[in-house]
Amino acid sequence: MTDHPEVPDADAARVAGEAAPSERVPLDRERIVSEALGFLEEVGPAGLTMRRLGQRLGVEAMSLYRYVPGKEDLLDAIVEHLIAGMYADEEVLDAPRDGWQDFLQRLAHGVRRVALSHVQAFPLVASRPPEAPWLRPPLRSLDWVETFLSGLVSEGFSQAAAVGAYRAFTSFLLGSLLLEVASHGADVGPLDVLDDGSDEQVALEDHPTVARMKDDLRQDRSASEFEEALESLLDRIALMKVELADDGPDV
Amino acid sequence: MTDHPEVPDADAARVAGEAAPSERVPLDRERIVSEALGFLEEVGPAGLTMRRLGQRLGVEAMSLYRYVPGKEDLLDAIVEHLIAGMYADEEVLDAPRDGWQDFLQRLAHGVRRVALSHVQAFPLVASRPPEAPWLRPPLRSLDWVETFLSGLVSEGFSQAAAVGAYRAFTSFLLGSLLLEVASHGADVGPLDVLDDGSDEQVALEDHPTVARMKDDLRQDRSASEFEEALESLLDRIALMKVELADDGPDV
DNA sequence: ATCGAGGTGCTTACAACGTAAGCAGGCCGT
DNA sequence: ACGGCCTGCTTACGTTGTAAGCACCTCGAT
Repeated sequence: MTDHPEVPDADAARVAGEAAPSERVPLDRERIVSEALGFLEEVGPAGLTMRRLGQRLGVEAMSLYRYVPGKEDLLDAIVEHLIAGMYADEEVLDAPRDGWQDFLQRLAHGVRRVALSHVQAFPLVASRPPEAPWLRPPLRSLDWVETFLSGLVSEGFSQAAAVGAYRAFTSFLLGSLLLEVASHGADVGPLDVLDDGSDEQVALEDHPTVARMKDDLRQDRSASEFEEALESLLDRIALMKVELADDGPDV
Repeated sequence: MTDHPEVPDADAARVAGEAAPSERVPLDRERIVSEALGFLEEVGPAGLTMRRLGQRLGVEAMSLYRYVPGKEDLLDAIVEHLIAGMYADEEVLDAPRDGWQDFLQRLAHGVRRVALSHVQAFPLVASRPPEAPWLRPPLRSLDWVETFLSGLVSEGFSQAAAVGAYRAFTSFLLGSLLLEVASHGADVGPLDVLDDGSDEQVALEDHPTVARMKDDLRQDRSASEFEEALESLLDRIALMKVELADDGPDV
């Protein structure tokens, strides 16, 4: 076994003075999860193994099992951590302030920021089975669903309209962001070298239209595409609000 | 080693008469891929291993490697198989016949049928890295992109409008269908017993709105939801067609 | 000071996985 | 009859997730 060059020698540290407690942090669950998220982002899903994660934390793999029941649960915890991290985003509101459109805009962009800053981890949000079947990724935590629904209700949405909006909103976000994140090279496997744009010579002889439009297809229009689709979605939700009203017309 | 109860005994078959050649099919790539797809559908993604797939085909795991370079490639092949299977769907057209709206409607429903009949495999369509970064799931084969784009162009779409429609269409399909498929219990892991609706007692005390709307949330509105969102998408695409026209107004 | 107790991390071990390498036996044209 | 392919099998290696038990460190109670 090669000697670990940076294993914290507690004795030496103690001798050198008790001023080195920063290395001594005793490995709690929160630290494991957030380190796992960072690691996942570096090495991709296939590169995240319990052994390597342990190594990264200066610890043997089995030690992690003291705080995490298993790898599956770790992945779930990562997803939860990711979505919960959105609470720290101060652009995102807890409740509508300047109308529900603004509320949803901020929420959508908050999720998008999370997705774009965790390109490797975000697909997990979609692929992990949710806590309950009616909790839809990416807004798959009870807290956010509560925020979403009560926010809309407070803006005059009927129950049916709020639920409809939740459904439309989630499927829009999931589709858009998965595709955007995928185009940014998500899932590029373990430690693969990604040969950016090199052997991109797919056979286009039998696909004249694709060949002709390839430049257009290759363009990155993610931002405006997201914006326009979101705008149109909000229009559709506004319609749902009116059509599914249970007490009266729009405000 | 336990005796395999149904391993084809060629000798016995030969003795019994040469009428048993149906068991003797010599394992080509196509058979492997389509059997893998069926197997995946039965046991879920974690249950699909090379060894078990071999067993299922009455063959040792390593024999598969004569026809498939590795497991990753197998998964890619499954995805390709899945999407290619849509060519057999006679509801789906090769080119518009009754207008582009009808064309896209049929295409969308074709993809939806594929997704719903392969609940376990469909998420792979999203998670496998596509052949080129501008090929977007679920329409991620060159053939289908060509069909899509040339179809729209033949209906008077400008290049920009066709590409925009492709983007909007794919992200709509991906989001909707992933969520629908997930709610049908996709990804339920290896051979897990899925305790349908039993311990669905998530803690709702702190989430009054969710609690109040739970019945609504639980309802399966997939079909009409899909329909309405698709309708609204087609409206949006119609707008794109006009706004991004390069030669003149709509027909 | 001593001592048990509990918590933290390490060691060892095992079954299952993907897959590299080479082997055995049937098929063929010669 | 025979030498080469083609197919599938056997064996083997390294890696994974994780069960079981051990060693040590830290404490409050005696």
